[in-house]
Amino acid sequence: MPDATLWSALADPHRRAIVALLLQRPRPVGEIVEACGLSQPSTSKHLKVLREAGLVRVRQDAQRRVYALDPAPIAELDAWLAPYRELWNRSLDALGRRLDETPDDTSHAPEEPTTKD
Amino acid sequence: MPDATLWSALADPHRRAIVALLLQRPRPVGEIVEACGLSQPSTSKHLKVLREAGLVRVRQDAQRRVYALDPAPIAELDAWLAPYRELWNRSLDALGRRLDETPDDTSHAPEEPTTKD
DNA sequence: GCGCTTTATTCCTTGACAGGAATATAATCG
DNA sequence: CGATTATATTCCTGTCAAGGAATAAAGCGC
Repeated sequence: MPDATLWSALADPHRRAIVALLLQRPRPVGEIVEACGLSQPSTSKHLKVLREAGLVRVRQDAQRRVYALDPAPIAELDAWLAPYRELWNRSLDALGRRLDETPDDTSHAPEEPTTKD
Repeated sequence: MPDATLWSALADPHRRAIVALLLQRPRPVGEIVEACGLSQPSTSKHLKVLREAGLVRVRQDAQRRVYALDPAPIAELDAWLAPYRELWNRSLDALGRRLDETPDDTSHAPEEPTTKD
């Protein structure tokens, strides 16, 4: 189960936006400030929360600090989600069987092999 | 991308506990109260938040209200997670490749130690 | 209807968190 | 060292959410 700090870190929309930005590529703080439209102090505070949640790492590049996503907590979230995903797959399967109305059916197999556990 | 209410609903540890309880089986409010050790009003308020986030449904059974998980928002979370999971898989894969380098090459070339100052 | 049980809601207080402004720290360069 | 850039931290304030106590509402049995 993920740490509480992980959930509360991701509960904030601005922080999720930062995380989405860092998914594209690592970025220095200035870029994040500009992209999010937040003030620099506020951004730094959000980055601190993300750091303490283990979601991002910092690399120093001259005076700049380049933030990058750390994939580990994502795995934690994924592990937390796993039992619920089973429930979801079950219900999807049942719904699909009952309604049979999916025209662009995505081949709902009983086992979902997309994640290499 | 999941709705903000979904994230804030799951940000609370008590609500995650309730969700975990409901993963096992649907339960009436009284059971949740006892299992979580919260007061009845507090539990009802948490259930309301979960309801508004779409995470649970209610079924009426005499005077009791039986709450059950709704799997749909889980799918939303999973969809949100997907791009990050790719990142995570990539990093796992990179690590695996590094560890899986065919070690039968006894004269493995080390990193060039000269270019660094 | 009346009581009884179960759950929801309101009122209130408290604590946590976000944001802005100003300031401090760190690193680079001359 | 002093100036400059880039980022972090502190202080303050407003907002929002959680928890408890009391109360309301809804459904059931008589």
